[in-house]
Amino acid sequence: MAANLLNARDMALHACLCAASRPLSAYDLLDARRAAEPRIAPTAIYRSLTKLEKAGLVQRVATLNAWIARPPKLPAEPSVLAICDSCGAVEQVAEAGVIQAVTDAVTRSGFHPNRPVIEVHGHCTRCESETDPTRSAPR
Amino acid sequence: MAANLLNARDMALHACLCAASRPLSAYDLLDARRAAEPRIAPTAIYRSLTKLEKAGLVQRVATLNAWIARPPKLPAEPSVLAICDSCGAVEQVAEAGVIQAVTDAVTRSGFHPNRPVIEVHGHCTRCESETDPTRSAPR
DNA sequence: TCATTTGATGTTACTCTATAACATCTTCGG
DNA sequence: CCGAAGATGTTATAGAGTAACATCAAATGA
Repeated sequence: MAANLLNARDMALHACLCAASRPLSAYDLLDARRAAEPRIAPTAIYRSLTKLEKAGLVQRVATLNAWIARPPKLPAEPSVLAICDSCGAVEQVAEAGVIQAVTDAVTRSGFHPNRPVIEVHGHCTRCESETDPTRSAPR
Repeated sequence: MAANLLNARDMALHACLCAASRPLSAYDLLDARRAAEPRIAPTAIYRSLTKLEKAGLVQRVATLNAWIARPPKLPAEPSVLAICDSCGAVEQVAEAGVIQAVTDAVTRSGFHPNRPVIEVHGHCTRCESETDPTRSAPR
């Protein structure tokens, strides 16, 4: 049945995200792919991203409406994202203990957790040392 | 200078959010206010929400693109949100220790945290016991 | 072989979220 | 009164995501 295997386009989008130093929006990816596929539409991008997400190769950044590639080292599990509001870089922090602490906390109040989203905005080491107050923090 | 005091419209939006059992989008609020202010525009809603957010009276739910009122008891600090993907209800869990654990984790990797966003999707006690698998989890 | 089914992909159009840009009004200090 | 500065109104548009339906391609079975 051909199954849900990744095709050339999926891999191309993943490569774009891997090459980027910052999260890319679905429309950034759309623009990037137009060179090779002039008629590609948003729907196709989102379908690829959904596939890649299920495969654990990409992760959505909820607070940026954007997408990042996941380091192949990390397991296909949620990770804590540290998002620099100056340079836009996102670091994926593998802190299983912290994620466990979060799900434990909501479980304690009777909730049944399923999908934790943990994103911390701030400044990365380099930007913090530069202390550039001209940029403002996005949503 | 009139300052950044809350006006009648701000309070009306806050009241809408307090009365709602689920997060409301900016456009839900727009529709709700149109009865009283037929010509109100999205810009005005977002300006009010920004003011209310600064005042600690409302909080944005990043994974839902929606807004909730903050319980007056909680300090004007970030809270952990437990979001039920069945009924849509959002519980604000006051777990300062967990938030501290998250910021500590990213600090350990050299990051300078500023604004943590912690949202856990899953099912509330009631919906979990009903176990309704017909609904699917939104983004 | 050919029809049928089924899932993937293409295509169009749209909804929803959010903000830019500029006009107008208001308030206050002089 | 006059002008500056902030708040608010208004218009238009950008950006994110999806619904609905057409089309295609591979597998299956008569």
